Amino acid sequence: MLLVNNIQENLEKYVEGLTKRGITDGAKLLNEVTDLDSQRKKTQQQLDEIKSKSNQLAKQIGQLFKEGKRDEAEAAKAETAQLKEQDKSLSEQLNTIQNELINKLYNIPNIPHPSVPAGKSEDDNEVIKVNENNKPSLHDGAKPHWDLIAEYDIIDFELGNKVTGAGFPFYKGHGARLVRALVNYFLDEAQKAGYIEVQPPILINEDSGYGTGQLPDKEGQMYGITDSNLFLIPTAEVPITNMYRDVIVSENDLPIKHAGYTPCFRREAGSWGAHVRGLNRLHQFDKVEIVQIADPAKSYELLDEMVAHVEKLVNSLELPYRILRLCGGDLGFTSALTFDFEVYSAAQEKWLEVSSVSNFENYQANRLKLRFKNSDNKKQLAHTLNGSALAIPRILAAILENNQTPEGIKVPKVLQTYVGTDVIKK
RNA sequence: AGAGGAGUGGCAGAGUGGUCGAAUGCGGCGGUCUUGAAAACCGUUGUACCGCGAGGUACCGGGGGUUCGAAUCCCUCCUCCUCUGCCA
Repeated sequence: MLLVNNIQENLEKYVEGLTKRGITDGAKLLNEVTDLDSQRKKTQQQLDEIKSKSNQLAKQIGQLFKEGKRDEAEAAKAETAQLKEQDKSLSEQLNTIQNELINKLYNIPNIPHPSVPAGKSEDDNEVIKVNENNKPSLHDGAKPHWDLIAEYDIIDFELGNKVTGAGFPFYKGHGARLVRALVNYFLDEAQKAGYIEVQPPILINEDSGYGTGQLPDKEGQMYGITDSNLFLIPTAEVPITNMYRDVIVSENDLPIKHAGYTPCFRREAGSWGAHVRGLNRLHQFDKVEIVQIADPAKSYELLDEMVAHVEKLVNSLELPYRILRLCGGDLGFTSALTFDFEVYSAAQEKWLEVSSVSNFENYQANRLKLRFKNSDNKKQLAHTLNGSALAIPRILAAILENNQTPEGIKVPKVLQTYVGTDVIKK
C-alpha cells in the first residue's frame, strides 16, 4: 500500500497517478487518508498521555502500599477509575480510526510509473514491440487448438467437466508430456538466469493474501478453503513473495531471485463467455513464475532484465509475439509498471496473453514489511517484481495451432528432448 | 487426532504481580593494549509510533480478560518438542 507520509509530500503526483488509472476522485481519497492519519496521531497523543498518567499513578500506589499507607493508596485507586474510562474510550476511537485508515489504504492502488500511458482498457495499451518472424502460413483445413486436442486426444475437457467442472481439463499422453516439457524447460532456463528454484505451498493464509495485494481487492478471484481459512493460490507470486514478509534482508543479498512452478487457480467469476474456448481461459493452469526482491535504485533495470528473459523464452519457442506496456486502466492494482507478452495463435487468429512482468516498487513491500539494511545501516523498504515465465496453456495453444501440419504437430526444437519426439502424430 | 511440555532481545537463557524493556553469557559495534591480529580489559548494543526537543507510549508467540499495576494470573488461538495413534 501507499506510504502515508509520502502522500502529503507528493499529493499532486499521487492524484495525477490515480487519474491515469481512471480514478477521478483521487484527491478526495488521498485527503481522507491524510486527514485520518492526523486524527490518528492526535488521538494517540491523547491516549499516550492518559496512559502515562495511569502508569505514574500505579507506581505511586505500589509505593504507598509498601509504606503501609493504605488509606492514601485506596484514595489514589479511586482516581484511576476516571483515567481508565478515558483510556477505554480513546483506545476505541484510535482503533476505529486505524481500521478506517488501513481500509482506505487497502483500497487505493499503486501509483503508475511515469511511462504508463493513460487509458481506460486493454485497447489503450501501448504496443512497444511486435515480432512476427515466426508467423506461420497454415495449410488448408488448419484448425483451432480445441479441435486439434480432440483429434490428437491430448487434452480432454469433457473428462474434466465430469471429474471437477468446466475449466479443469485433463492433459493426456503427449498433452501431459508437453505441459511437463514446458515446465521443465522454463525452470531450467530460469535456473540458468540465476533464479533459485522454490516449490511453494499452493494454499496460502489470509496474511499472505493481504501481503501481495490479492486481498482485499481480488477476494472473488481466489478459491477459498473456508473450513481452514486458506486460499488456493492464483499465482506463485503470492507464496514466493510472502517468503519475505516481515523480513529484513541484507543489502548484499539483493537482488533475491526466485523461480517456482505451481498450478494456479482462478475463479474467473464473470469472465466466462463464448469467446473463451479451449485453453484460452481455465480455472486451473500451470505456470512458472519469476520473482525478484530488489534494491529500489535498481528495480527498473531488473524489470528490463526480466522482460528480456521472457522475450528469450518466447523467441526460443519460435512463436510470434508482441510486448505491451499496460495503460493506467489495465494496470494491476498493486503494479507501478507492467509489460504484457502476447503470442499469436494462428488458427484462432488471436493474440493470447502469456506473461505479465511487473514492478510493484514498494507497494507490496510496505504491506509485507519487507525491508533491507541500506549502506547507512538504515532499514528501507525493498522493491518487489515478478513475471510469468511462462503461463503454460496459452503457450500450448499457440504451439499446437502454429505448428500443425497435415502430418502432425511439430515440437519446437528446444522442447524436443523434453517431449521425446520432434513431431506429435495422431 | 489424543496426552504431556514449551514459546522471552541476533542467539542462548534468567525472570511467577510493582523497583522489568527485561539479569547473565555469546555475538555485533567502538575503544585500550599490539608492528598487525588474537586474548584480556573498558564502553556500547531491540523494534515501532508520537514529539522540534526533553521525553512519552506500545511490544516478552497472536488475540481477549482479571488487577490501581501483568513477561508473570485466567481464557482462547497459533507454533514447536516428546509420547501414543493414523497416513503418502
